[in-house]
Amino acid sequence: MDRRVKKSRQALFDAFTKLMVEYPFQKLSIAMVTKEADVNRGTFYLHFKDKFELREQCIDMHLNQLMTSCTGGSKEEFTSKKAMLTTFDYLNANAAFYKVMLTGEDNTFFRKRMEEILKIGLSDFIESKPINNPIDKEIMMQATISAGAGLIEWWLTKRNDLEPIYLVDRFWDIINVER
Amino acid sequence: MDRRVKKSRQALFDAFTKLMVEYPFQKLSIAMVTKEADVNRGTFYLHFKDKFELREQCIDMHLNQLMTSCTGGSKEEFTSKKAMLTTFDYLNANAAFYKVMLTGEDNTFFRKRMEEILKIGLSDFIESKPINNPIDKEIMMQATISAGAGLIEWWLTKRNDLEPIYLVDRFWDIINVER
DNA sequence: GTCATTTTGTTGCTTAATCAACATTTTAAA
DNA sequence: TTTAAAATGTTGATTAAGCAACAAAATGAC
Repeated sequence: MDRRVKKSRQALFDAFTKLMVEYPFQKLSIAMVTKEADVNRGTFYLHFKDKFELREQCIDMHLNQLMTSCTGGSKEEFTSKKAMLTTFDYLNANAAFYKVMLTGEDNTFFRKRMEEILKIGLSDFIESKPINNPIDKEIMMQATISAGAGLIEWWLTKRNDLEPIYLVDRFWDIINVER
Repeated sequence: MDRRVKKSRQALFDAFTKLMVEYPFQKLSIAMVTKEADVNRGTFYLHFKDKFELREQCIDMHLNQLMTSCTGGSKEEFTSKKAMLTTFDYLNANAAFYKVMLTGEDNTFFRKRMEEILKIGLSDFIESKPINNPIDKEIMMQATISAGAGLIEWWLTKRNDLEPIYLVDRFWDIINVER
């Protein structure tokens, strides 16, 4: 992909991300976004049909970043506290946007995709657990994912004063209880 | 000026500024700068003849910013601690680059231009002093400028651990002694 | 509801940036 | 010293972005 395309798209995503934290979606105009992004309004239409498509692709971009933070591009996943902290640090750095997405209208899709990504991060970890019964393992998987997702949402929306490392330590203890 | 030109130039200035802190000038290649700036190498030559011209114009850009921080674009100058703090905050934020420029080879031009800019910031302040004798006023002007420039250089090169506000308080006391 | 303003979507033309390639120069290694 | 590698400076073709303008649609004010 030509670097100009990458730059223009990234600038628009960054601008959208910033403005979504400050304004409700319906109050956002394309002119506002392009001005913030410092690109021509015509350029917007070279890449997106309308602001709904921008939103969709911006969410995809963020969730891909979340995915990358979970897998580190090297299939590392959540096999260590350090790996998990990468994800929590990423979420912390983008807390405002994720908070808006999790609390705004139509948050179901976003929440659901987040859980799917967390599942990818956690699946090998749970698989490595010494649980012989497949159904028990499935239950453990679902419980862990839901616990993680719920904890992240609570943290981002209610207690974002807590440091990522603190949260990772607590969550790690919870999922590593021997049973 | 077309925004593309502005963006490309700014990207190159920013890259040069960053790399100058990490490498000596003679070790800097144009390829390194353009890679850091994420612009095509050919683009570099649309704007600059060679890396010497980049350096010259980058220095100009920084000194213009220093000028702006001194005058705030509203002729405010150093008539209050707050105005002076703007400049010191700017210098603090760009300490690494200014340190390189003040300590490297050929630093005379840079130091001289810095003094000229500080003079602009300070001239009205000194003019407002109740000193009737023009020669005394001229001496006060030169002494104050030299004191300020020397203090800034010492701070940036030797004691950049000191907070800008601390330094401004001390300098303000020095230049406001009643005599 | 009407009217004014703002925003959107589009068009045509121009400009700046990108890319690959190449010859030349400079630098580094043997 | 010679050779290889890296960097520079340039070229031509292509692509993406910029800009101004305009018609249509949407929004806000009265």
